Amino acid sequence: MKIGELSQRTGIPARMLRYYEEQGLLASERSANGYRAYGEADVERATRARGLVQAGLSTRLAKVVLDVERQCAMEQPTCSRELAEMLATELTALDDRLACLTKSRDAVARYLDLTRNGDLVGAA
Amino acid sequence: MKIGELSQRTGIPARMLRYYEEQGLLASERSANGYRAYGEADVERATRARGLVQAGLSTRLAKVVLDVERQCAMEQPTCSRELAEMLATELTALDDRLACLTKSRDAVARYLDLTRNGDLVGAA
DNA sequence: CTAAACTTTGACATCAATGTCAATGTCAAG
DNA sequence: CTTGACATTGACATTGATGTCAAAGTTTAG
Repeated sequence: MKIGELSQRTGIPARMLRYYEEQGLLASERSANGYRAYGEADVERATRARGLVQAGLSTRLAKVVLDVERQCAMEQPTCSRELAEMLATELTALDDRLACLTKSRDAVARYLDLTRNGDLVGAA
Repeated sequence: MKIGELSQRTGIPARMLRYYEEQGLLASERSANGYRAYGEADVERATRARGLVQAGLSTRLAKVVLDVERQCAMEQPTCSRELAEMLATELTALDDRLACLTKSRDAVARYLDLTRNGDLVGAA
């Protein structure tokens, strides 16, 4: 599919898809005319890239994480001591983020629950 | 305590503490000399503000969330339909973030596990 | 009292993510 | 073939979070 379709299907502006590609978060084939060509899997991949960035990771770090995910699913991971240390550090940062977000999430959920907007049902 | 101490204890630059205050995420008393005066509870509050911002929330949204948390712990929540709808929307956004981060977190953890850096133990 | 360390405000700089626009090329429909 | 929708690249603008610096007052150690 071309970039416009991927954009629509993911809700990510085409501008950002190009940017993520520039930053190495997302790859694309090129058709003969020079247009970017994406596959189905890229919908997921783009969405995850977006998600990580929106979760506060820099594109630089998001790239590392996505690469780790890919490699982890594929082969026996190999990595330098430095990378491992960096990942260990980031892992605790991720855990902090998760703890923080979870707490807020629960608070918001409880709030909405207490505030009893039973009439608000369809609002997701 | 004064801003310097709060800064040291939270690891948040004083600059940011002032900024968070300006954005309404953090309050402070003022001593007679005009210096900001914080209490013990502000260590936690500042840390949470920081956490939310680092988790990708805008200061604007972080403020709302922190206020919700505070109110939720205190009183019977009251809120406008609009706020409730906004919160419901943000709740699903938070859930998305959590899902995304969790997935990455697990992948990184698995990677580190597989990569077997047993010698890396103290690295948190 | 003086010097060093801290605080305040305010201005200005930076960086990353994102928006917007322009000039140009491609493609599909009429 | 022409028009309109879409793509490409590249430049420029904006915004939010953050760093940095300066001028001035405060506090504390000596």
